[in-house]
Amino acid sequence: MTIKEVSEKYGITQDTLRFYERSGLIPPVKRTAGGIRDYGPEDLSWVELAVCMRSAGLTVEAISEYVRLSRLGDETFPARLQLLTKQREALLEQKKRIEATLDRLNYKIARYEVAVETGKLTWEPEEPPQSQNK
Amino acid sequence: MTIKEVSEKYGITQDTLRFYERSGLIPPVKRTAGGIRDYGPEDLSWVELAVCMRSAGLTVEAISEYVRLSRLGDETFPARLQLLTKQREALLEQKKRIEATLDRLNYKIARYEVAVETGKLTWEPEEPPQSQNK
DNA sequence: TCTTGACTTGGAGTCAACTCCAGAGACTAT
DNA sequence: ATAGTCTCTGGAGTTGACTCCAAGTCAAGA
Repeated sequence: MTIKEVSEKYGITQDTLRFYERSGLIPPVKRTAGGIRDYGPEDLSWVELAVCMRSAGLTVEAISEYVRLSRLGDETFPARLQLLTKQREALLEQKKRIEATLDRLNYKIARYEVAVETGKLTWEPEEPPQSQNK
Repeated sequence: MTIKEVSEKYGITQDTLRFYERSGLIPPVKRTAGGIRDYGPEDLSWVELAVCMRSAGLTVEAISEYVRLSRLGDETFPARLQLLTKQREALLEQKKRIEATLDRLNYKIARYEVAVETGKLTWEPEEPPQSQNK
């Protein structure tokens, strides 16, 4: 699979794919005799992993460290486990922050829906809802 | 309230508070006769809003546009509603991406917990779980 | 009043994550 | 075999969001 096809498949640019490889976010990709990248199934699954992790906000550094450890062999299982656990923790926290912000947005949106109808905002212009859900 | 107190209260630096004000992420803060910032309750609630929205990943541009509209008066209710709705959409999508990534992390973590015990990874080294939850 | 420390501004610097570019080599259809 | 299109590399440039700095102002205690 050419870099063009891969970039289209995953919705990232060719430059980004090369950048990911240079940064160690994915291991070196197989090449043709002429030196052109030829992504195989294994390469693709690394790309897919990288795209997924990046889309959630993991840093390039964290992902490339995981890839580095993976290529080092079985002795790095504990290190990899620790890394993944830490990243999960970070994502759970980010998810909480997003949920808290969604609560506030929902509250504000509800008020503005009324405001657009009636022409005026209810209560004070700024006042958080102190949500307590979950 | 001084800028130092506010920065401690919300866990951001004084420089960031000044940057937020310069960028229009919060409206201009009240000043003392000598030109020193003196945050009142209203200022604080803007700061709180900005910190919350930023922590969820809204851009400085989006938040400052909301603040700009807010200071323009009642005719901007529809524009504000539209802006908030769009940001909510973006956050819901980001939340989904995080949840998908959490699924993968959980899958991998479970495998590594076994691997650390047994000394070997089960199944193929790379293979997504194809989660289908929710 | 003097000193010490917090606060001010405008502007420059940093960092992560791309994004773009030039010049050269590879492949494809005629 | 030549035009036209991809792809390559190394390196420079961009963007967003801070972060730091210098030089000066302000304020509270001895």
